[in-house]
Amino acid sequence: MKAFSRLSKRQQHMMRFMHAYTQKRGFPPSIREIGEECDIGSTSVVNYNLNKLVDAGYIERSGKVSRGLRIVGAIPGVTSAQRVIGAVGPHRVALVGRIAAGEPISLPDDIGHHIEEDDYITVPPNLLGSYDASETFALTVRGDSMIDAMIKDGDIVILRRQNTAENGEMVAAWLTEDNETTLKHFYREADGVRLQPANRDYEPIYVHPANCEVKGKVLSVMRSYQ
Amino acid sequence: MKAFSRLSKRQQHMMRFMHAYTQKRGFPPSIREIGEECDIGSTSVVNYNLNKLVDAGYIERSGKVSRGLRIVGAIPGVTSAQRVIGAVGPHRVALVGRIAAGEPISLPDDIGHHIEEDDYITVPPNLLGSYDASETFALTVRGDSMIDAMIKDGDIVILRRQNTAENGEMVAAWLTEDNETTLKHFYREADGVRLQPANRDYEPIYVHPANCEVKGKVLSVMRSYQ
DNA sequence: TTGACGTAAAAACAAATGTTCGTGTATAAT
DNA sequence: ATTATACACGAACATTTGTTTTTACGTCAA
Repeated sequence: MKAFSRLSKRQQHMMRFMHAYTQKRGFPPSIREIGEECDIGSTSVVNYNLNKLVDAGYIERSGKVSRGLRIVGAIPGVTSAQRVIGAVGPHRVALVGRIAAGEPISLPDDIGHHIEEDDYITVPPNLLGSYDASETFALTVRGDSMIDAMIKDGDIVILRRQNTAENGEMVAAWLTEDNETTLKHFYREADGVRLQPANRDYEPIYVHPANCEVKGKVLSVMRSYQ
Repeated sequence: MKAFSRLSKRQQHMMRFMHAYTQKRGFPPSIREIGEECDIGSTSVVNYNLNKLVDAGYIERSGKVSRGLRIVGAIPGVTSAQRVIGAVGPHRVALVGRIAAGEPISLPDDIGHHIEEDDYITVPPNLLGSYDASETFALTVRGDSMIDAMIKDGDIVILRRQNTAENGEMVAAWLTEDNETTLKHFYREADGVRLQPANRDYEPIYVHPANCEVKGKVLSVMRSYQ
């Protein structure tokens, strides 16, 4: 992919116009519309530069069909480029609640039902891994009980719903006996379950399997300093 | 908005096809393409039903232009209910390079320039605060000097481009003399600038203001455990 | 029946639109 | 100077494509 700034001024103009037009009208502009906007007198010049943009990897064209182009490259300073229609939008994940010491999270009931629109948070795909947004949920961390896991008050953790975990995975675990939910690395051992803090300065917690209920696997964390 | 089930079978077919086509190709189908797919022999019939769909509030048409239609109504069982066009897409932020939080390594000083397509990352709006995506950039953290600031190796930090900073803010600072960039807490002191790592294992760096160029302020952090 | 109405079909038309070809103009490399 | 390359222009051409017109077939009600 050629850098956007390496494109000619005219080609940059075309890119911005094509994006804005598609955004506004719902379908791409025609060659002549592009030429009119970008002060290009000849359709062949527009066609020439469109092919240049194809070579540069910024658009794709469908030959011989009107308005047969789609934007696949990013335009700096402009929202999402690739395929405006049907674009992979921001994934919405259910923000089911807050996780805090002494307040176990009740996941199965809440998810997919009594969720309000505001209870969704936008999550970039790279934070969801290979999972679909529908099988994940988000929690807002309250308190510093998770500070040993590099997660602090106010952080949002993205998890995948699951009741089991592989050794070494970071999970949200509900300690039924202590009535407390925590984020730890999960290890199933001969004598029970070991919950290992990420920070080696902290000691692991050993619990009986019956006292440890896995709620989900941690996929990612988001934190805003504002 | 007329109920989707109240539309004729043919109109429902048209709606599904128009959506799928637009999704796949990046632009709407022509009247004849719709007719071919929906087994309609005459373009006038397609045109007739398209106008019906306009009346029903499911699509909008732009007269006299090829492929001049856009879907505005929801199709049951299919994605994208809300007005696809004009939807707020994921914000794309330039991922300009890697930054050493421990031993600073050189960072290509091409922030805002020479950005490649692959060097963009999708960032949810809430991590950008009140700033626009165009005035921010992202860095991948290398090293553990910020581990006490809850930032660890591999994290992606989102920064706002700015040349000054308030005391205590976390900034990306360019040490001009060493041609290196580092991620530290910023403190302006009587005898110069102190760049304070959060990790107690690391010593603060004292530099002359002329040798310290602030590149940006840290807005947020993303971390994926996968 | 008769008429109104919604739907469907085919053909013809006019405009929009992508493509191609020949030519011109810089700039840089050889 | 010559060649190569990138970029630009205008005109003609061939389809694509939206629109319109005319005709026809149902259903339903008066």
